[in-house]
Amino acid sequence: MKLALPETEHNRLKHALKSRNRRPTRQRSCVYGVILEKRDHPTADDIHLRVREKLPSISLATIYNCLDTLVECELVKQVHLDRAPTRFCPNRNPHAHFHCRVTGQVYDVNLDDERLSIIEKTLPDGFTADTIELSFIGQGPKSDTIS
Amino acid sequence: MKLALPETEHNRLKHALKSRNRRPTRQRSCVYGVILEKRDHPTADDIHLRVREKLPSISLATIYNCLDTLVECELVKQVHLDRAPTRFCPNRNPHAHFHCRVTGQVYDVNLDDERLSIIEKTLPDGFTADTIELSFIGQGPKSDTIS
DNA sequence: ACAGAAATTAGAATCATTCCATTTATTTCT
DNA sequence: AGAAATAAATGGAATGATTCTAATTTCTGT
Repeated sequence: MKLALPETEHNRLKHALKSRNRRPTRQRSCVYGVILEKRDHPTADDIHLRVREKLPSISLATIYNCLDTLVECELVKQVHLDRAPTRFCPNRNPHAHFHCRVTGQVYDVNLDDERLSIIEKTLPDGFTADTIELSFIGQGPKSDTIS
Repeated sequence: MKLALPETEHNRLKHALKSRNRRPTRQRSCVYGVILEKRDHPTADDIHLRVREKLPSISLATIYNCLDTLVECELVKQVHLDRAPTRFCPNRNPHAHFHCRVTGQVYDVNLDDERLSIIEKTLPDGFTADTIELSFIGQGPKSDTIS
């Protein structure tokens, strides 16, 4: 159980925060670390439990605050699936999500540039999107690896 | 302010309900009518207010029950945008949604078969989706008509 | 080290949605 | 048609994720 973030991610976080005049704190770093460590799309509550192992007194409100900041810094994305609690994802490439009805598991699905641009062209004139959310709901493979 | 549903929709509802052994009720018909009448992606609460004009004593719980039934019957779709209240949409063709940050308005965006199949092919082997949700967030046109 | 600003904290508040127990409406059976 | 059985509607309480608030602690620049 390491407390520190790997060098690259540590720098990424530091720079992202500085560029928005936000301060680096142990809590933010630790929340980011937990999200990077196990990429299973945890909820705020999951993250709270995991971060507590390192910072036992951290509050849930702080988890939410940190997550807001990380999202603002574009280091983390929110994933909204029906009415379930928001999940968080450190994958910064364009990607979609697949939600398995059977296991509840959420997978990242890579979106290549070509498909992305085809999807973007769906929009009629006059509409400009800065965010695209694509999710699939259905049945995943037995194994939980994604090719 | 009409109480009755147009003939076609009335039949659609009746058959959809019957095929799932659900009973036709005034409340269900009225909720469906309201959703068809003003296709502005209302929330359960919006729908409650509108239906009350016709059935003043209907409760919010019933609105939720009716909506569940209509969704189950595939007459209505739920639209989930970030953490905002669920919105409802009677468009039964494949389509995406555009959410304008400025006005808060939600638009339907038609999805042609070709694009749909390209999007479906994004999924790796072993994954089968029965539902696809695509939404765009950004800035809409000044006018609120969609070509 | 100090002042001022920003972040964290615990707990209360919010609000969409769901649950529950009761009443009412619809269907089925005779 | 009338009675029994079943499904739906109702109002209010409960839930649960998220946000807010006011007080305390931690950073950062000087």
